[in-house]
Amino acid sequence: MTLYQNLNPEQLAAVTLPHESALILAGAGSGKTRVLTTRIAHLIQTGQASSGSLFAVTFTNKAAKEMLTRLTAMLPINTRGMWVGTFHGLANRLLRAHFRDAGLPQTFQILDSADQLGALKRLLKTLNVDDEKYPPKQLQGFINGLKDQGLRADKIDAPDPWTRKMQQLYAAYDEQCQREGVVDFAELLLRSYELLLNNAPLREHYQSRFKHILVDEFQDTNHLQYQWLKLLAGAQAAIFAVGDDDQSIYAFRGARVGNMADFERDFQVAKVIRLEQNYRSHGNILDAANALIRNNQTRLGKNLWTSDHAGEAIRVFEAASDFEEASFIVDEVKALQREGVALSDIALLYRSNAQSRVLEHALFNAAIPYRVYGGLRFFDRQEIKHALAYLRLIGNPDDDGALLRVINFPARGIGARSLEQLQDIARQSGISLWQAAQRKLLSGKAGSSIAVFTGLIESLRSACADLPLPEQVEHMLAHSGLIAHYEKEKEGEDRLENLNELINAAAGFVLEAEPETEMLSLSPNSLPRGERDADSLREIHFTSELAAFLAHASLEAGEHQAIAGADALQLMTVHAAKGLEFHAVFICGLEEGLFPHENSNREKDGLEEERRLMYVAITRARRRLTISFADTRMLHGQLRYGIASRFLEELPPQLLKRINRAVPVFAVQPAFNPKPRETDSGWHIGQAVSHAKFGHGLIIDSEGRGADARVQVSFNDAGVKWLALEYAKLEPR
DNA sequence: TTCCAACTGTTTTTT
DNA sequence: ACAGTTGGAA
Repeated sequence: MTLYQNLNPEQLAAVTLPHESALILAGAGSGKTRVLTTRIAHLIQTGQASSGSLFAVTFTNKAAKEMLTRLTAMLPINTRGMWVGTFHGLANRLLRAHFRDAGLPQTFQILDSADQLGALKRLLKTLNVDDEKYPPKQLQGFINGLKDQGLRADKIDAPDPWTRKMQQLYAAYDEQCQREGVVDFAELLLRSYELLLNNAPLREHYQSRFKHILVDEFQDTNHLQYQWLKLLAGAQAAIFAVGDDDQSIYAFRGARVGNMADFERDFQVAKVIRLEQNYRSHGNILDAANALIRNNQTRLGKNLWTSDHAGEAIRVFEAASDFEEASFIVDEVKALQREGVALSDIALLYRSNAQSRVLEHALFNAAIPYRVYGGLRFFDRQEIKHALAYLRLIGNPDDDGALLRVINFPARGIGARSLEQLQDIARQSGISLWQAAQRKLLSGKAGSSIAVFTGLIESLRSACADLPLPEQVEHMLAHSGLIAHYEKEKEGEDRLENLNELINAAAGFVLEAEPETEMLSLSPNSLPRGERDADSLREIHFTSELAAFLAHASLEAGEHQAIAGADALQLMTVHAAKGLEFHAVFICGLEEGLFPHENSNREKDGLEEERRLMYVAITRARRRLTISFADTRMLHGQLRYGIASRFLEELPPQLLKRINRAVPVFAVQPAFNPKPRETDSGWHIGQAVSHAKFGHGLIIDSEGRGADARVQVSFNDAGVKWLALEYAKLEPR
């Protein structure tokens, strides 16, 4: 049968396992996703499962999407209504369907990390807590760490006064969120876990429904996610878990590899299936990866092999500086291009984002197109955050975080003083800022600017009630003053474009079919349909569509950046590269302190995680792997001397080839390239000029065009200055 | 309210 | 080095 064609014996065994819980230890490049999707197809095709009894969970939206795409290619099934998604996405779905039972408002909103941090800062302020003694970031880590373990504030041991205070703040934060109708990422999971735990009819309903639970990247699950899965799996359910302990690189955010061993025990896994044949890399690359990872003590044990030949040696380059490292990589990339390798099939991997700058600079000067992954995401942009805050207020005016973001943006004369008054009222009466504003209006003491703001939100709210989603967004943008504000701002064009893109995103967003509407009647305290009049039904529809769109914005923040464009070199951190593969891979910055990172030895088993990270990096390469390190590097504005990473020494020397450049080191150009370059204004970089007041100098940079054009001039005596070409009388010399 | 200078904290990151 | 934030002055 075509479904099973080209599967190796282990893959076939995994795909056709009987109905029992199973653990598949799938090495890098061993066809993990293929096994997972073929297993689903197998279950459906043999009649063991209907699409409604399947529950498949991944970590990233990308992986979930990939699974659905492959599945529809294999089987003619309707994936709508199937429970396939990320942990957070599925938890969100559960909570939306049972918001009453979960104790949430229907329009509850999701806080991303930045929103959460903002909420915590606000909390500390209202409680008058010293944020130097209790840093918001630390509090955030404290709370999320505990939630990831399934622990509420009242369930923790606080042996010392400091921890007791943190515990108090945790409780206060949860109260604040509840009051405002918002949940953070960890709360999505914890809340849905508690929902199932405390609501027996609901739990039993889902337990009897989901007979087949499939989990991708199982090594990345945290304690709570595992508990969640255990709760969801009823007596007749089988969990099909796929993972690779050697690729566990998220311990720092709570991932617990120990879940794999617990799973074997808790679910009486009869035998673990190992997928060890690699279909991706040449032999030398695999041998290097295997040799490296053997240095880790805590492993389940696994050795990748390939029937492919050894291939090229792994290239190792020692650079005098980070600049030289970058220029070496540029040369190598050009050579690969000449060999006919597409730029999109070449990856430049680094340990930390800060390293990309030097590389980008060199690539830019060499005119090599490149794309950096993991930069600022679409939904993280300031203007988008502002727009979303208005939308959130339309859905739920009690959302203090959203209100604070836009109450004076664009500026409408509500300063710190009036805000403080509002916050006082809110604190004293335990109400939201929105309610405080209304109370103040009633008492007749509010400034007119506050009336303008509440009036604006009210009018947006009523205007949007009758509009389809994209027009709600459009209306909000036009009437909130956001568009007008960015039209005035001189560099606001990009922002306006992004705001327009938000309308497109809304137009492209289709409300997911609610397969669980019938479940609403299960909850005893849900409102019977008869009690809702037509108006409130319509209202509920518009708010829930909006709420779903906003949830989508929080949960899939990264998806919008993936615009497939022209052929470009791929730059990303090693973390971001997991799951991807390339013809050629460069791993740079292989220095002690950088990779492994110096902070890693502070954490327990930190070094082993760094080694797994290096293992992930190596196994991304299909054919050519180049590793480089630099003797000196600029770090935090200081020159640092480095030595080669211990990981280099853990690679078998016979697999390595030290290479030297054809170009002598002294020929390497420094960062500044003095070659003349035309600016938009007709002046060019490197041009000698003179100025009536500052004397002679050289143009070293330029920006803007037309009336805004400016050039940066390095004067012999007067130093470096930016000059507006419209005013400064520059003379060519 | 707005602007600029001083200060700070810089591992990885998805949701 | 550098970006983001905060505090004080205008």
